[in-house]
Amino acid sequence: MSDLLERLRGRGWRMTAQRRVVAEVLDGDHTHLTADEVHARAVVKLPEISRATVYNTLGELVSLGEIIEVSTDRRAKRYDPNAHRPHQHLVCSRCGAIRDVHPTGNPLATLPDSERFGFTISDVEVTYRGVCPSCAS
Amino acid sequence: MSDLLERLRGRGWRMTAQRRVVAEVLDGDHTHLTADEVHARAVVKLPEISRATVYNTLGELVSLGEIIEVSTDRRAKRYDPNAHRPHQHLVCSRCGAIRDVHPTGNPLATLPDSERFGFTISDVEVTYRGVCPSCAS
DNA sequence: TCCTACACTAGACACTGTCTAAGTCAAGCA
DNA sequence: TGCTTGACTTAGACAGTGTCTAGTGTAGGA
Ligand SMILES: [Mn+2]
Ligand SMILES: [Mn+2]
Ligand SMILES: [Zn+2]
Ligand SMILES: [Zn+2]
Repeated sequence: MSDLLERLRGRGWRMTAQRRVVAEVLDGDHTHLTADEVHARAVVKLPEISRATVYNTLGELVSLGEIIEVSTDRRAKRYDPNAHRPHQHLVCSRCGAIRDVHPTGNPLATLPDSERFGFTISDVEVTYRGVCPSCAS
Repeated sequence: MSDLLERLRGRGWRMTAQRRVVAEVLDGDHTHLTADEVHARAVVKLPEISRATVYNTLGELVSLGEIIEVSTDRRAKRYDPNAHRPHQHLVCSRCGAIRDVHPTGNPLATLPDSERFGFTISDVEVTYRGVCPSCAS
C-alpha cells in the first residue's frame, strides 16, 4: 500500500494524514467496506477525519483505478481494494456476505451480436445471489 | 392487464382506484419506470394518489411476482412489467437507456462449483454496460 | 345500509451521498 | 527555516430515494 501512496504522490497528490489513513484502512484485509465503514475505521486512527473527506478520497481512488466500486445491494456502495484482478461477486441474500468469484469464460461473450442493438459494450457486472453455508444451517 | 387485476382480486386484494391506476401505468409500453415516474403518470389519471401508495403497490406487485425490480444504477429502482420471461439488461453509460437482453446459455452455469463456496445459488443478475448507437454518433 | 378491516394520505423520518463556505496546511520557494 | 498559496479538510446543510406512522377513508361482506 506504500506503493499506492507513492503512485498517488507521483500523480501530484498532497499527502495528508487523512489520505494516508484511508489508504491504511483499505490496505487491511477488510474488503467491500462501505464509505461509512471506512470512515468508522479511519476515525479510530484520526478522530477528526470527516465523512466528506472519506467520500472524496474514495471517489478519487476509484477515478485512479486503485479501488473499485461495488453495488451488490441498493444500500451503500462498497469499496474494493482488489482492483488488480477482474472478478464478480457472490452475495448471501440472508446475511449480505460478499465473496469474490471468477466465472468461467468472458462474461462479455455471453451476449450475442443480435442482442447488442448497436451498443458498444465495455463492461459487464454479474451478481450471483444465494444462501451462504452458515445461513443455510 | 385485466388478467392482472383478476389475479389480484383472486388473491384477496381490494380493488381500489389507486391500484387500478398503477396497473394501467405498468400496462403501457413504458417499461423500467422508477416509482416516481409511475407516480407522475398515475397522478394524471388520479390526481390525489399518494407517493406512499405507489411505493406500496409496486412492492406488493413485486412480492406477487407480477413485476420485477431492476437496479441498473445507484439511483432509483426501476419496475419492469416484463416478469414472464427471464432476461438481463443492457444499459447506456451516457444516457441511461435500458434494453432487455437475452444472453446465451444459463448465466448460473458460468460459475463453477469450485467458486461457489458452499452457497446455494438461486439467482444471477447481469448488467451489460456500453454506449448506445445514438450516444455514439 | 352498516360495519370493519384493509387501504390511502400527508408528512415526518432515515439513509446515502453531494455540496458549500470557511478554515487549515502541505509543499515549493526565498 | 519561514512565507505563500492553492489544494485540502471540515461541519453541516442539502438532495434523492425510500420507509413509516397516525389519522382518515372506503371496498366489500353481513
Ligand atoms: Mn470484490
Ligand atoms: Mn427488463
Ligand atoms: Zn449468509
Ligand atoms: Zn445512450
